[in-house]
Amino acid sequence: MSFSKTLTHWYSINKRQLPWRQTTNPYYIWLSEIILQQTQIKQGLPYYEDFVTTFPTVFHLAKANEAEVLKLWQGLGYYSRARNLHAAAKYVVDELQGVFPTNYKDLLKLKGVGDYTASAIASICYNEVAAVVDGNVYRVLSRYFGIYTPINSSKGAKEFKTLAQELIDVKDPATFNQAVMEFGAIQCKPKSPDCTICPFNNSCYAYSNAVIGELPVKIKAAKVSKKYFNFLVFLTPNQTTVLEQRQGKGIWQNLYQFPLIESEKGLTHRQLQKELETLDVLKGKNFEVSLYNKDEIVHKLSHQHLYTQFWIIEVDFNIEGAISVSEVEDFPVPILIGNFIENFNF
DNA sequence: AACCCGGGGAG
DNA sequence: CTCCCAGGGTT
Repeated sequence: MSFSKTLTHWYSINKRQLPWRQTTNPYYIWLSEIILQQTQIKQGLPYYEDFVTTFPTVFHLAKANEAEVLKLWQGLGYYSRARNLHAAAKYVVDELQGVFPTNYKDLLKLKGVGDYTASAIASICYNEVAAVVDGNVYRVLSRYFGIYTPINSSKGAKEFKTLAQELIDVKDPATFNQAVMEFGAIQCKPKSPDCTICPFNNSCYAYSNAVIGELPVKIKAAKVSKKYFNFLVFLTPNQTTVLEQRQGKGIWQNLYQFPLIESEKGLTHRQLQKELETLDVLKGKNFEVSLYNKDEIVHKLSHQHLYTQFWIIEVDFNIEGAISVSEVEDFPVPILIGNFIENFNF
């Protein structure tokens, strides 16, 4: 039996029922694929439901404000996905009369759609023979064929893409693509897969040679850096506080936050007091500072750990541009801020 | 080719 | 703790 036949047979028996498997409408497939980038199904599923309900068509999505889209995305991470999603929706509506591109090459022109996503949509919606290569595919192929090329190298990317393109069932690329990924997610799991029930256990290189744990090979990432964040939660007499929109290129672009003082190390009450005295809003004014969280809240990202303190600053004057505390929860914020807002009783 | 971008869950 | 996730954009 061929690799493809064994795989798709396994898939026909073991696949999960998921909402985006009930359709080939490119809008829904695209939505699901963007949401599922670097995101597990369990985490992404509720967001998919929310987006489909709130924006039932690409026209609804295109018509929304970016902040609304970011708000719905809040907590999923990699917020450039949400910004690109919105931009691509506007592009499809404004330039393509609301009709999605119908092939790999044109799908690539959408913001946020790269090789993987274009291949997924082209194969699932239009039966184009375009092999997908994601984390699951890397794992399945590296183990089955015994490939030690690092998957996060350009050489590895090419090698696995070529191999997947050779293996794909040209008669049913949609099923093949989804089958490899589902197989990687359910059977050929990253850790301690049950190879005794695997349909490939008589031909898999890694199983035969007892090297499941060594594959796939990945180049180690650099060590995580530490950052120290001090958020300033102002409280004014008229029940307002200050939120700023993050500008520029970095993390959490276009999301909102409390005014931030970044420091080399965790600040003491005294050190923060000194910093505050240099701020224009507080110069020569009365204010009272208290630390909300005694222990630093550590927010862990892939490459940095954010040691965070929230400082409550009560002032006896009103601040221009401040917003009512009752509206705070309407703004899209990083989950680090969102958790604080939820716990803090304004 | 290297680096940046979140957050959650499994083991 | 460490590792992984149905990746893409920018430089």
